[in-house]
This record gives sequence, structure tokens and C-alpha cells, in this order.
Amino acid sequence: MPVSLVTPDSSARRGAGRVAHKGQLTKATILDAALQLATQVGLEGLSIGAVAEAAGMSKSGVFAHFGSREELQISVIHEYHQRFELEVFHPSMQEARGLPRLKALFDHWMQRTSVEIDSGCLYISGGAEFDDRPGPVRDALADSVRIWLAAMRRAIVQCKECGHLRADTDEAQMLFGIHGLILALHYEARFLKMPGAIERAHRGFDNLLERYAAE
Amino acid sequence: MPVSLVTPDSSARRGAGRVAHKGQLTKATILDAALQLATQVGLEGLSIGAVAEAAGMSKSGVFAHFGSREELQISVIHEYHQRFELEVFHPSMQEARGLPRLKALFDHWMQRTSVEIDSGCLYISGGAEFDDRPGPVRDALADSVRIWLAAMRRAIVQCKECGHLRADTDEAQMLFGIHGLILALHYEARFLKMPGAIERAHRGFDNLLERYAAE
DNA sequence: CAGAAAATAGCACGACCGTTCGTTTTATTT
DNA sequence: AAATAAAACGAACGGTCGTGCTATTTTCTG
Repeated sequence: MPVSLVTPDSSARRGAGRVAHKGQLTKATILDAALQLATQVGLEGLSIGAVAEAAGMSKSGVFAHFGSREELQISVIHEYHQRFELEVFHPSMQEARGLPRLKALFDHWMQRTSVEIDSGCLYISGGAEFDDRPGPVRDALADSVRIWLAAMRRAIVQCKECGHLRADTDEAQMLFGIHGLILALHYEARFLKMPGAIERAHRGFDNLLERYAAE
Repeated sequence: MPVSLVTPDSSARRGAGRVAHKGQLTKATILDAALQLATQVGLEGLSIGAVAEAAGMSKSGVFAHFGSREELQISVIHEYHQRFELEVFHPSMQEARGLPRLKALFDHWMQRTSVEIDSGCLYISGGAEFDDRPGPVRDALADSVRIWLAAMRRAIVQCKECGHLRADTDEAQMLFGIHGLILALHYEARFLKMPGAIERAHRGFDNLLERYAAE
């Protein structure tokens, strides 16, 4: 249930005040390893055995924490959601409403998507993996993405309210364009290894701002 | 070696004039089934057993035609490349140089990417699957995509030469924007099931044309 | 129509998968 | 320190995977 991205209650570990039992610590360790692995081989490629080896424990030990592979995948998605909040959303919210915040959101998103060496974006790779495969994993993933896109959309609307963007701006249309820039960046930089993709994403964003700029 | 997209020698089956031996016919049948399967479960999810069942023959029978799973994957990519030429590239080349052709390329691309029911785009799903996995499959896939993007780029350059777009248009930048629209369309329509994505892709394209329009 | 060649099937292998179960080790509480 | 609960392990099961190998069938050719 990743429903925050507006109520930052992260790091509220289970137990409500009690000191964390050992199990939850290792569970966090496992999730850390699983998340890193998933960003490399995808959610579908995630195997319990590989996670166990990466976490330095036995297959059954890992399994016991989640009860099924599917639950592990969903947990990984929730973990990614939390980190996305922490590294992209929250820092950007400290910027002033309107253009500064929108720019910060885009910049942090870009960085998260492309710059980091060994972490492909789960939202992007997962979207390609699960576009034809219904089920709880897909639902969890889609929910997370929708929450994030909604936050982005809110930032655009605020730009209109602040008079930073034209009042008749179609926010869904602009969001579509921004989303495309991120996806193209991920594709051309990460898969095709094209140089200059980051600059093009930036320029593309500037072009969009110009297109929808007020006055 | 999918190096055409400029020399349309499709349907030139092996044997140079000789009538096709049975093996090549069933190989084509297998490839057809494999391609359809790959667009649903991805290149990584493609298994010889599943292809065999879909083609109505035994695992080993399928295997014998390719010698390895990897070779099957590469063959699927080549097959997809040829069909992409046939359904996207060649029809568009009948349009007049410049804007008409560029528009046709984009429209056909869009249709191929989103509208068809049971066929996700191999170039997109494959890009997400193999962005961290070097090897011959990734190379074959990336080569195909690069050839297609180069063709698209050529069309943009011709638009400049025809005076349909501003002479100082950065074609790589414009291509980046177009590519992003296609990727966003695929993502939002196919994965998130958002309505209106097709219209937004169209409007995004129009906005780009306006941005780079001559005079 | 015969013989050669190609195509396909059948079977077995080792590897890895997710999952289950009983046991053993480690933490926590009394 | 003893008793209890939680956590982790190790082995095994049934299943699927890709891949060899050997027959058998089909197709082509002289």
C-alpha cells in the first residue's frame, strides 16, 4: 500500500515504538539486496536463490520472510517507492511552489533515471515487463507510478496557479511530454549508450517550458 | 545482419531462385509463432518449449532449426526488423520527401507501437530488458533500433532541405523528442491503460512540428 | 522407385526454479 | 540458567529450462 508521496511517514518501522526485532533488520537487508538485483535483471528475473546469495543467507531463509516470490516482488516495489519519495519527491518539495519545484522534480527524476550507475529504473523496466501480464505485481507497480505521475501533475497545476505557466496549459499533455523525455533518456542513454542524451533531455524540458510559458 | 531499411530486398528467401525447401517453410512458421510470443512475454521470457507448442511441434524440432536459444532470439529480432520495414518504413517512403514523409513515418510508428492489440513493441520491451545485459542479443536489437532511428533522422534532415523545417533545427534533438512521444505512448497506453494517450502523442508531435517549423 | 539427405520426434541430462518440511541455531523472555 | 519463541538452515520435491544424442519419419534427388 504505497499511498504516501504526500504524508512522509517513511522509516516508521513496524512495532510502533518497540525496538526492532532481528527479523525486521534482516528483512531490510534482504530487501536492499533484492532491490539492487531487481534494477539489474528486472522484476521478472528476480529469483529467490540469487537474492539469498546476495544477502548471504539460505534460500529458505529468504523465502520465510515473504512467503512467496510474488510477495517479494511486491515488497521490492514498495521499497523502491519509498526510496523514490526520499530521493526525488521530498527534496523537490523544499523548493518553492511553481516553476522551481517543477524543475527540481524533473532534475531529480532525471538523475534517478539515468545517472546512477548500477540502478535502472524499476518503473520503466517494470512497465515494459508487465504491460501484458495482469496480477498483483503489475497492480502494485502501476499504482506506484500513478501516484508519482499525479504528484508531477500537481506541480504543473501549481505552476499555472502561480502564473508561471499559461492558464490554458493542458497539464496532462505537458506531463506526457515530460514523461516522454525521461523515457527517451532512459532508452537512449542506458540501452543505446548514446552520448548527449542527458543534454537533450534538459533541452527538451526547456523547450516544453517555453512552449507553455506564461505571457 | 539487418542492414537494409534502404535496400528493400525483403522476401528474398535463401536459395537464390531455387524453390523453398520444406525446412525453411517450417522455420518461417516457427519464427512467426516465436515473434508473436516474444511480443507478449518479451525476448527473455521466450522459451523453446512454448514456441514449440505454439508452432505445433516438438521442442527438439524447434531447437534444431536454430541451434541455441540465443540464435532463436536473434532470429526473432531480424524477423521483427523485416516486418517493421514492411509495415512502417516502406509505406512511408511512398510519401513525398519532407513533412509528408516524416508525418507518415511517425503515424505508422505510432500505429505499430500502440494500436495493434496483441503486439507490444520488441524494440521498446527489449530495450528495457537488455539495457544491463551485454551480448549478441542486445547487439542485434540495438543495431536494428539504430538503423531505424537513423532512417527517422534522415527524414528530419530532408525536411530541412525541403524548407519544411527551420534550417537550424537540431535533428538529434527533434528525434529525441519524437522518440520520447512514442515511448510515453507505449508506456501510458499499454502499461497504465490511460485513455487519450494516442491523442496526446499526436498533439505532442504537432507541437514539435510547430516548434521547428520554418518561417 | 531406390537411396541419400534433411527434418522432426523422443528421451535423458544437469541446472535452476519456487516451495515445503523438519531440524538446528539464535534471540528473547521468564 | 531454563524455557520459549523466532529465525535461519539444509535437504528434497515437482517442475521447467536449454541442450545433447539417437531414432524415425519425411522430403528431395538421381
